[in-house]
Amino acid sequence: MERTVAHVDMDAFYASCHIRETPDIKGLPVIIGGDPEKGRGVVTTCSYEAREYGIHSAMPISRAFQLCPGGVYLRPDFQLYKSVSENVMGILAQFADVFQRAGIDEAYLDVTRRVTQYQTPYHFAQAVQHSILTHECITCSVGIAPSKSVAKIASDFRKPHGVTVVPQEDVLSFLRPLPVEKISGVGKKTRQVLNDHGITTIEQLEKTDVAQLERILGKSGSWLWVVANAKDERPVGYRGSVHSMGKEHTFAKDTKNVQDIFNAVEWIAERLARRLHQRTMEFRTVSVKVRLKEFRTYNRSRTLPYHVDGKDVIIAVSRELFQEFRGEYIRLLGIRLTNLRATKTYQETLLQWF
DNA sequence: TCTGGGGTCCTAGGACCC
DNA sequence: TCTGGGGTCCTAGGACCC
Repeated sequence: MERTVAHVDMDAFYASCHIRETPDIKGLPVIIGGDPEKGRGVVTTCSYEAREYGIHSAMPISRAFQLCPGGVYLRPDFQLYKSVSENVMGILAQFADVFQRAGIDEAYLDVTRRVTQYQTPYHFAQAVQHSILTHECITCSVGIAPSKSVAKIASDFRKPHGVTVVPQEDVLSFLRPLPVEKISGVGKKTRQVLNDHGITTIEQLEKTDVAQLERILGKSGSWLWVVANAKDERPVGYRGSVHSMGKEHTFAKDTKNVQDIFNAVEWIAERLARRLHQRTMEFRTVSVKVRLKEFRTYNRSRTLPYHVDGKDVIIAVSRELFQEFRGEYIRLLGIRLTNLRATKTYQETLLQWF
């Protein structure tokens, strides 16, 4: 059964949210991230004007500042992004037969039936863009294709504010010339491994033996073959519940001060316990993350015999796990809770009895 | 250049059980 | 003394995405 899937991706979402709130910075290079004066941060997002200076996400903020000292540097405001995102998702959901949020600023829409109400898929995409722009003052790019993976590549094809429609009969010719890293899931390392085997384009991926790809990249190798051969049939749908929650903190200056470290542990544990409580969840595993002076990173974890919640357990277990790193200069410290499950309420427990 | 913070998923080895 | 095969759980690390 042939499907029509749309992938909708907001353009420079965080930057667009700020520009919408403060219209006089429109047209300027806007950079969201850490404080450039204090260093130790990276660029989270930047406007397209900032990209012309060579600035991009994940670049150290200090480097961005060198490239564009006159830019507008702003701290992230997640409350703002969350509220704009909720509005945007609400609008998008109305355009879909089946809707799947895929992050704060993107979504997949199965529009197989819905799209037939429009003259062409292109008109449908324009209607989506128009609705988001008029209601939320944010531009987005849309990709339309027979599968999620191709729709995602397509939405990125003409950014910003672009529409790319890839009909079934054009999928292979659309994919073939593209470099492998256009596939979501292929980052620096995977690209290098593929390149080392002489594979640089999706066409080469398509024509390589699956077993060969599986040998060099494991499960993800065979997945890449599936994408390259246009055989991705994953349905658009809801994702499962949360599997982990964590919080980490990078110190302004590396520290080995026990008090500083314990304060940070307590602060993080408090916030995690609160989030856990808000979602009425409990955990069984505590993992601690430590990054030392030279960026060497370690994880230590402990699984408890049963599910628990509350900040005191988080603190007690974390402190023990951190013991190993006593006396080291610590750059970053984090705690993550996994093995989560919804807390059984008293009511439910009672019901089980009857 | 000097590297944030929120996540997901996969791999591999070891312990343990049958 | 030399010793299988399968399954599950836990731990640590790493790649990747937004």
